[in-house]
Amino acid sequence: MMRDTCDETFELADFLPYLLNQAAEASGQEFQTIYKGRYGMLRTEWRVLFHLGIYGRMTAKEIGERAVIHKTKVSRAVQKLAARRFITRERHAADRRFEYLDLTTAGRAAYRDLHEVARQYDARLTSQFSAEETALLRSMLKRLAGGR
Amino acid sequence: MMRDTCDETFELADFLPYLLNQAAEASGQEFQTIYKGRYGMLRTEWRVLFHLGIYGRMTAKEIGERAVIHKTKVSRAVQKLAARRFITRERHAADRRFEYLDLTTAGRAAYRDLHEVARQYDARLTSQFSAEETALLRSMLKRLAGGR
DNA sequence: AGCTAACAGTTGAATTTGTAACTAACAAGG
DNA sequence: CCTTGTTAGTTACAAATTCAACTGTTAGCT
Repeated sequence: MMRDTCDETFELADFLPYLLNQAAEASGQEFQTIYKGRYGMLRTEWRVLFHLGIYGRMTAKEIGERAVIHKTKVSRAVQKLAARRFITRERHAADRRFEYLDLTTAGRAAYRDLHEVARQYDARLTSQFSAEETALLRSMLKRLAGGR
Repeated sequence: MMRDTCDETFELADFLPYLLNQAAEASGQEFQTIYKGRYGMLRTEWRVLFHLGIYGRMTAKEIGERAVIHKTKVSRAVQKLAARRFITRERHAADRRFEYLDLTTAGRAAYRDLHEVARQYDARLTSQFSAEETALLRSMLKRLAGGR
């Protein structure tokens, strides 16, 4: 029968999923109040906006796959963004199941605004670390996120 | 007028709050299916269970402060855990506003089980990194989480 | 063509969460 | 004692999320 001979120090505050969650919530808080207050957006809406802003025209399915968001969440975010005239929806002529999404001028303006906010916010968050530490952090997080 | 002279490389996939969120969700997924499937628990419920298991008897308010969980979420988690006979609730005699929570035998058993699962899961997650990398990751996450 | 399966996206009902107002208990000043 | 204010915890209602079933469309097989 094995006993806790090792790792007796394991605590909740060291459990990686818990820590990641706390860090994610704390770091997202301030940015959330900005996109929520300025454009009345929810998190998923912001993500869809950024995907279209950065990667350009694509379908809802592609966004869902890239960002790992369930299709119903994407669908509802798209509806709200379209209602606010931030994105256009265009059926693919050859295969009418697909619907291509793209930013309108207003959507692009909102994207640029929030993109700049995000850039500055990210810079501020990482300013407490060295460049090497930050780079390592990002690479580790990417591995944790993409590791399926 | 400033242009994007610097940091043209800023992408969504590098935005720290986004990355943290993706890593948190991905890393929490597997553990979630375990506590959900095995005990029908929600995230807040296992957190409350762990807090009591690790730190011992305390009030709902203390748990909320330590874990940064809103009191209504704690309240509902406590109700469910009490309904499943995982915790006891005892009014403080001197000040009846306070209610002290503690694990029952069944609650302690569930805690020990999930604690062991978490320990192994954490070990598996971090096994892809060196000990130094892992230590640095944890310390950075703590700073991001606690940095208000 | 006609049938079946797969796919993109939507919708509705049940859960879960967030916000605000609430109850019950105590403290402190008059 | 009796306000007034504060605190621990709960509840009600609205908003958001999840899950499953749904529509409309295409592909592939016969």
